[in-house]
Parts: sequence; C-alpha cells; structure tokens
Amino acid sequence: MPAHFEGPADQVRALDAYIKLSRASRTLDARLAANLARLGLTTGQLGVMEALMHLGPLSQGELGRKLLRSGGNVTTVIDNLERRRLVARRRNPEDRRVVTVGLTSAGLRLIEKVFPVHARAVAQAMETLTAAEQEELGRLCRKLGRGVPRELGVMRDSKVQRAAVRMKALLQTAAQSKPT
Amino acid sequence: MPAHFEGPADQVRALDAYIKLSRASRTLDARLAANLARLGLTTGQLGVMEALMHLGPLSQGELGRKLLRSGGNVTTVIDNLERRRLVARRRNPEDRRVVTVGLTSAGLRLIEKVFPVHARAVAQAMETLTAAEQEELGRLCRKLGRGVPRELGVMRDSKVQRAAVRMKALLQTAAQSKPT
DNA sequence: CGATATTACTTTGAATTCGAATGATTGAAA
DNA sequence: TTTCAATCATTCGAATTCAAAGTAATATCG
Repeated sequence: MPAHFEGPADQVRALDAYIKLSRASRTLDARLAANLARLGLTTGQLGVMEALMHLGPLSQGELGRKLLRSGGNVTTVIDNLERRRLVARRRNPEDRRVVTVGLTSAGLRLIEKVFPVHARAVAQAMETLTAAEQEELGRLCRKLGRGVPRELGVMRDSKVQRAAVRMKALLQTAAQSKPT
Repeated sequence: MPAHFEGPADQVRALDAYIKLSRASRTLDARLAANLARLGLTTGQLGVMEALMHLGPLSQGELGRKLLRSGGNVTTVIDNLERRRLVARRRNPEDRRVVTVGLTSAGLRLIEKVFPVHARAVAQAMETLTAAEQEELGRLCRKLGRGVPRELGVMRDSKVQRAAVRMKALLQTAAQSKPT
C-alpha cells in the first residue's frame, strides 16, 4: 500500500479546486481579451509586446519559455505582429540559428499606451478580492504551478496500470471508427 | 475623487496575483491536455462528454454556458465528437431550434473509462497543495470568478476617458498600417 | 393575423495553439 | 575534419476559439 491512499474524497476536493481555478482564470482571460480587442491586440500579442517592453529584445525561444507557449506558436504570433510593423526580427550574427525580436518605435509607442490600460483592467478585475486575499491567491498559485509534475498519470499500482492499458486499447478502437 | 484610489501599488499586487493565477492554470491545463491526448481526447471534448455523463443530454446552448464556451465553438467540438460517433445530435421536437446532444453508447463507455483516469491526474496535479490549501484556493477562485465585472475598462474619470479615446485613435492608426 | 424581435444553431474568417516533421546552424566526438 | 547530435526557427496539419454574419424557428407585440 502506498504511503498515502488517494481516495475518492481527495479526488473530489482536487477536482473541485481545479474547476474553480480553471473557471476563474477563464473568466478573467475572456474579459481581459474582450477589453484588449477594443484596443486592437490579442492576448498573445500583448504578452509578447509586454515582455519585450519590460525585458528588451529577446529570442523567440526565450519568449516561448517566458510565455509558456510552443515555438511554433511564437513564430505565428511574431509573424502577425511583424506584419503590422510592431516588432522586428533580426538574425543574431553570433549564432545564426537565433532570431532576436525587438519592438519597433511604433510598437514601443503602442505598448506604452496600452499597458497602463491593461494594468488598470487587471486591477479592476481583481478588485473583488482584498489585498490579503490577492496575495494569498498568488502564493497558492505559485506553489501549485511550481509543483505540478512534468508527467501526469504515471501509476505505480500495477493493477491500475493494467486498467490503463485496456483503456488505451479501447480508445484506439474508438478512434479507428472515425471516418476519413 | 473616487472612494478608493487605485494606486500603482494596487496594480502591481493585482497584476502579480493575476499572472500567477494565469500561469498555474496554464501549466495544469497543458499537463492535463497532454495526458488526455494519450487517451485520445482534447480538453474541449472531455468537457463536453463529462458534462453529458454527469448531467444527461443537454442542448448546445446549455453546454456552452456550462463550459464557458461560445456557441460557435460548441458546434465545432460537437461536430468532431459526432464524426467519431461519441455523441449524437437530436432535434428537439418541442422547439425545433434546439439541438439536444447526448452520449452514444460508445461515448458513454469511453467517458466512463477516461473520467477516472482524468480525475486521478487532476488529483495528482493538485497534490502539491495540502487539503486545506486546495480548499482555500477554491474559495478564493470562486469569489474572484463570481465578482469579475462583465465589462472592464469602464472609466468614470473623464480625464482617463479622454486618454483612452486618444489611445484608440492611435491604435486605429497602427492597425491601418497593416498591409493587405 | 402579421410584422418584428429574440433565440438557437451554423458558417465563415482570423488568430491561437500544439505536436511533429523539416531545414539551417552550431557544437562535440570520433 | 568529418560525422553526428543538439538547438533554433519554420512549416504543416489539426483542433480550438471567438466574433460576426447568416439561417431557421419561435415568441411577442400591435
């Protein structure tokens, strides 16, 4: 028997907390995205420009890691910002694999105008919580985010593992019935 | 002067909490999505099937409201599930505008297999927090999510409002410089 | 009853997002 | 030095997501 048994009660509590976390984050993001759309930017675009404003020019890889986005995604978002001449790509001469992305002067002007508005919107959205509650929420989220194992679903119990194998087989079957 | 002045300190605190919330949620979602992908489902598909399992057949509108998704999105996700014969659409004869969505027997078998695995993954991901912390996180997120105003960025200060108007004009200009 | 408004869903177009495959470049090992 | 592996970015295909426009059905008001 493992050190701590994960009973249904634990799962219910975890699921409940997860759902509330997820819904709160989604609700905020949706409201903030609507606000940003009125300003002419998407969430992803704001993230990139904000990072570049606060940290200076970055490689696409660094951007992806900071923003928790895949490399392919960064390429696409930068493409769209570059079309609008808000950022510029520059090959790094030291290492020609690397592309350094920086704000153009137009991009800098834009983000310097938009960021304060966005910050106010975030503050307004968080007003529901007291200062102490905001800090506690931050602490819990930070702890949670840092502690999530990189791989989930690794089951040490062999019986459960066999069940998972059967499950995967079933799912394969279900997927195969998908028409071309 | 308004009842409470939102100073930079308030904004910094709010932004900090928001970023941590956002990152935690994203990290969890990414890990759980990877786990679900191995089981042959996307996050959106799981959400729909889970709702149908726990609540029985629902209209697409009800699904969208429960899952915080747009109507168009529900249509697309249901399309994909329907192709795999995991759910079925049925016109409501009482009100022919309404489409009721239900699990097929294959869909029910699938979700009954997948859900326990997913629940375990969620519990595993939340293990970083103690039971008390999970409950506190849930409480804060619930309070936050419920309190977010439907419209953000409505500024009562006329000076700030004028600034916003200038900003929108600038953004229009930036958007116009976008090539066809 | 008939015009109008509302509701429910679908379609369309654009952006985001991922994973996997590719290409280019660099670094390390044989 | 040549080969091989690792890294960085791009491309591709598929799915998600939204807003807006469009269609069909229902409800309401005059």
